[in-house]
Amino acid sequence: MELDERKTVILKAIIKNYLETGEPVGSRTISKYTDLNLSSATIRNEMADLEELGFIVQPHTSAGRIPSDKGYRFYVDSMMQEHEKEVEQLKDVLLEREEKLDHMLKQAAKLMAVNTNYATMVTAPRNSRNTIKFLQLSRMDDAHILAVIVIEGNVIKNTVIDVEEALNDETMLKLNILLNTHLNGLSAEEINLGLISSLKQQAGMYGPIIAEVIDAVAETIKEDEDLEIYTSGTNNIFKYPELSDNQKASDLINAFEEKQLLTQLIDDTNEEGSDEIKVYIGEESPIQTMKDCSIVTANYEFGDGMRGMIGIIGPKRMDYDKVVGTIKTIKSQLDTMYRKDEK
Amino acid sequence: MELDERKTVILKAIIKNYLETGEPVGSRTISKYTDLNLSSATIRNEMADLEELGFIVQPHTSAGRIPSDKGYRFYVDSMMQEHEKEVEQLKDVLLEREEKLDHMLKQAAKLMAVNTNYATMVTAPRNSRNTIKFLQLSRMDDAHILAVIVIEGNVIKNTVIDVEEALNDETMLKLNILLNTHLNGLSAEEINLGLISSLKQQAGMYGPIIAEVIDAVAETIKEDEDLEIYTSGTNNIFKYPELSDNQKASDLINAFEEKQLLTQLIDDTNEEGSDEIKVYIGEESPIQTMKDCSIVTANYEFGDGMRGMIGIIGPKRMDYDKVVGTIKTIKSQLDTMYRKDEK
DNA sequence: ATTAGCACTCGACGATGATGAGTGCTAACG
DNA sequence: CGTTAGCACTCATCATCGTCGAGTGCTAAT
Repeated sequence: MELDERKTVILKAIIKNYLETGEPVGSRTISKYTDLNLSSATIRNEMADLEELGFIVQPHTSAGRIPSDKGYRFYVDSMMQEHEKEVEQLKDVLLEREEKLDHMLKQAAKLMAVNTNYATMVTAPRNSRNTIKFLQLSRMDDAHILAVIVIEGNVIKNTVIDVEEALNDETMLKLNILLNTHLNGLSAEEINLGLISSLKQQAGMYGPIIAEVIDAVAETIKEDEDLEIYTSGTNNIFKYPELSDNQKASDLINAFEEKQLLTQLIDDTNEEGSDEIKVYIGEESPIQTMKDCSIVTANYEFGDGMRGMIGIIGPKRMDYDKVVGTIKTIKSQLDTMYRKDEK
Repeated sequence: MELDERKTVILKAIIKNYLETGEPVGSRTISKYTDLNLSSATIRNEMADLEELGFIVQPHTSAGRIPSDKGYRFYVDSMMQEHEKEVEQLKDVLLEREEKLDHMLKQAAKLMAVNTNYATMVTAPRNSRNTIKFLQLSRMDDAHILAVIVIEGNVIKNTVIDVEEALNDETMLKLNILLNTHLNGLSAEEINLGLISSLKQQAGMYGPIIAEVIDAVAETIKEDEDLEIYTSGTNNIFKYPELSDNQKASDLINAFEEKQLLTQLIDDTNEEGSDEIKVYIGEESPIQTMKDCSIVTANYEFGDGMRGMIGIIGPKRMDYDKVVGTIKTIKSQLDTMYRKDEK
């Protein structure tokens, strides 16, 4: 059996209607809803076919039909090519505030949540090029030294180092030169044991300080391992009855709190490295607890090789059209942010 | 009518039983539950008295009784003096990891959540003494200067400042000296417009840089306004049926996500500045959406005049005993943390 | 190929009644 | 006089049952 023109129209009508109501949709509804001028009986025949083809299912005999995962997939695929919708009003909101990165990302998450009424997430960009850009020790007071480490992409890290006795200016200068000449421009892999012990040796009695600095460097570089994830609109899931029974809601809320669980999503999104928007429907989701949801994700590129992810999570009957539009807008905002920031 | 000895025993028995089961408790249960050897009929008479006194209420005729807010309050008050319970096993867990502050606080929140099965929150310490301890400008590359600001309590802030053209070492040194001699040890209030314009004047053509630094200083000092709040165990609320109907759950989850809402709690806790543990029962809560909950909070002091708050939020029938114990332990851990950190 | 018609299915809903936990009151008891 | 047994009464809960209606599949007519 083929999926001919008419079946396609009917299938889309079924899905669209279901997205709006959340109720199984019957043949009579479609008969009136479309301008095909077909009686409910004809629709019923077609629906039987569509069910056989696996695009729709009946929750129970003598209920209407609801889309299967395959049905949603079909809908999304055909929608994605159809139009390049725009959600203009979002454009400027993000740019208004020239705040620090984390504020901005938090804002982005909230913006998406408000706009779509689904749960959203934004990860901080993680830097793929982890080279040291700048290193500096300063004397804070007699007992403490402040170490500032800047790595590519302007991720900055501070560490306070305790010292036994005050260091004079000359020593500080010496240490600074030592560190910068040897470590500048290096990546995590390039800082090996040989280099470290060589540095310590050259620092003489100040070896322990060097060691602490290098520890801090290591920590800074690996910081993206427990990377920041901002979420928003978590409680939107209560708006969709199919997700808000206690067990499911609890699992979902938990997934959003234990942000580690969301990292699976990130890996999956990053993996293919593509610039496309991804849609996971139901069982396609890499996160087991979200098999009743659909997830839409995209990567953004923050310049300097730093990439992050944005995502929206909602019920399977989400408004794919709007969600994809929103994601696209936010993505392009974040993509261009870096350049604009540099002015 | 008086609250005599026997009534007290019965009241406590009712509350204790209700805390365990979550069900209204009847006279027969109490008759067997206590070792008073009274028949259910007698208990009924006493219960009628207790209801008249306002300690317990009937959800509907011919259901058992449940504690009123006043009843909980009585129970908590009498319990608080009774014993100084200890939760030893928590002691060391926190100290194991010598991580950065935010990790530690996150950990503390999680620890409390796991230990009590309620929702928990921990705020980062906010510094009451906001004086500048250390200031430094460094040249990162030709187009960027890195400003590092340290304020009392070792809160550190970095800002990258764009410059039109490279500054030479001598200029950098001059600016550093200028900033440090004039700003060191000052608080936000003391940095007034006169001082700022005087500084700008002295900096000559580098006035704009000074301006940016001062902006960053301001931002650092006021940073405690949108202060970090760590939460954990949010989804524990699903474990308590009385909180997990959709409307209430949604409101609560929302309160935990929009962390601003929790700040009311902080203000309230800080206000009296006392070192006590506070218990808010039902309507006593400063947060309207939590009027079906109880909240237990305490302040901790992180040295250098920095104080933060920890809190546990659960159903009114929470295990006050355990919660207060847990809070006490975590509080004392955090209180002593600073000193131990200094070694 | 389409449609009208019809018998059939099945969940949702409301009414109904039984069950049982729990109460308040009264009268008897030690 | 405090305590208790007993009893009538209340009320939430739960299962049962019939009704209703949306929706289906099939068949026969167009």
